[in-house]
Amino acid sequence: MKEALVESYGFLFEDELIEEILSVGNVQVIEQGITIIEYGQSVRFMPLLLDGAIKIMRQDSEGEELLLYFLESGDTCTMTLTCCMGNTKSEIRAETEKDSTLIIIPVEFMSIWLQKYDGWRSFVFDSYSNRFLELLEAIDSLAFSNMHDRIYRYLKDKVLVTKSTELEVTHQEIANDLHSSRVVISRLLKGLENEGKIKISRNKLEVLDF
DNA sequence: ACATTAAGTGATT
DNA sequence: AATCACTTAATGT
Repeated sequence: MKEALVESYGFLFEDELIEEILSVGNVQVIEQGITIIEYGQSVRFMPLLLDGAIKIMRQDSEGEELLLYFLESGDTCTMTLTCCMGNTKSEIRAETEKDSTLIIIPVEFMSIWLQKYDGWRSFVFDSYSNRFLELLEAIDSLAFSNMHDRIYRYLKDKVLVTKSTELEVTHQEIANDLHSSRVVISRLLKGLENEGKIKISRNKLEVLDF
């Protein structure tokens, strides 16, 4: 397990920090499709993603959801950082996008390590700025792109995150993530297929032009 | 063979 | 781009 931690975080974290994470952290393997953090939940732990991917969703007042971005190995959920520090409730939902390995850290170490390790401090700041950038991208995509481009971006993102060009998704699920309707997605996917960018089959689709 | 669920289509706003 | 109403196709029992 240490190798995975070093591979994902070693470039930032001091050796002592790695050791400390290993001694206080709790490694968990979580299968795909599990909600790790729910709206309104106060988060008492901090997950470091070792392997897999997590999708971060936002929900409006009517319960409609929208995908904000994906987390990959080496990432942590920034919401937990704000939650843990300020003791506020989660504004987002986090769900495993594929089978994932997490290392769970009790919150109290968050602030202790901030003072103790430069690597941890850099990590926290980098996380904030990276997540902020991803949020901007999500806004750009929403505000300035048509659905056609959004879908294509979404699919390419998913390929990166799952490390496979074969995506097991239904049109309905895509519609949910992009906050659109199944019919619209089906039509636009058809368009992408005609452009030769993807190949569609039932419950599955392959991204060709990547 | 039948029911269920995913995906395709035309028309309308 | 969304919604409706309907069809067609694939899959499980």
